[in-house]
Amino acid sequence: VCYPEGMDGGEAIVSDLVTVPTVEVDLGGPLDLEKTLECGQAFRWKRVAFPGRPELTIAYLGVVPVRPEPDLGLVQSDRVRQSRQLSVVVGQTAPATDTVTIAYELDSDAPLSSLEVERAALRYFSAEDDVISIERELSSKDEMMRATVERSHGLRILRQDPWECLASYILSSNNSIANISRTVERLADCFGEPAGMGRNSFPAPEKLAGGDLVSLRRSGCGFRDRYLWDAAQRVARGQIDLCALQNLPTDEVREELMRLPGVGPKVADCVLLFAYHRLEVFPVDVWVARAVSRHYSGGRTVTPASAREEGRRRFGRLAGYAQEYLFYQARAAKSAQPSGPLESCPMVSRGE
DNA sequence: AAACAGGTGCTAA
DNA sequence: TTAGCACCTGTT
Repeated sequence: VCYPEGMDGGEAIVSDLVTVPTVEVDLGGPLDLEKTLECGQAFRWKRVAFPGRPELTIAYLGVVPVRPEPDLGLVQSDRVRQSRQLSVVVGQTAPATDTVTIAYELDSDAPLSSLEVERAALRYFSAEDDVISIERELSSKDEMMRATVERSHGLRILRQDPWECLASYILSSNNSIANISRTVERLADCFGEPAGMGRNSFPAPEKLAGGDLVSLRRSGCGFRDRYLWDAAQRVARGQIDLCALQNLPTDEVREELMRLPGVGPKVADCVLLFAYHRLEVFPVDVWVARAVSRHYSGGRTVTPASAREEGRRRFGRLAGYAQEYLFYQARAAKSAQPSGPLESCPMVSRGE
């Protein structure tokens, strides 16, 4: 039985982990689950605790895409393109190990082999990225980056589902990570399909397109409701083919994405980085803009456009990793401020 | 309770 | 091209 981290005696999420299958996956390089899943690139991971399970000392519950076996010959048009979504618990014994343990629930309707789950994990966690080399190369750029990389050891850029990533980042504009997570979760509860372990898949574009603006607004989309609805509509109608974008050059993918409502330079670059794995892009939000201003522009405030140029110029094909390290460090520094969240320190209010 | 955080779309310089 | 503003939800 597992509990949400920090909630004593909270409601059990996974009632009986003993009976679910597990597979150990070797990524061939370090993965720090906490940094990777809580840095803000993905929105659906929840920390969970399994007392007495050393292989799950650090564990997260989330929903990952599982692609169908390529060699099964299923040519049913849409089936092939659409990946399934599966709830999993991913755990490790200590930060930044090379291997993780994946626990998943068997679905009798559509059983999965442990090999398929392993392949999904290798893909989702970008096992092909040689993070040791990436960290070494970026460390050599300058002293500030060296220290930043050191703090970010084991942070990996994920390979997320393009539609979920696009939709999530449309919601991210002028919004906080906590809000985005809440909204994504409500959308899944409202429009998604059961994915095991009590959680739902991120809703297919057809599902969101078939919904109404009022339910999107109620889910917490805010003024972005019409952006999301419109984007879902265009994806569902095939006016933009997110699978086909996989094979286009980065600039063209960016151009296509930015035709969608609610998708500007930042959101397009995030989708390029976190779904299409274009490691040469450098998404610029306020945090990264501040970091570039402070460290690479002599303290002078830079525009997002020039910060983006500077990032790509300095870090080239690894700009995406450099950006994540800078972002992770900036936010870690922020939450360490005295005004940051101090949950163990109850607020004392006057006049009660 | 009012101030603030956070990208994009739109309009006006 | 770019500066300035509105947009919604939640936290401090």
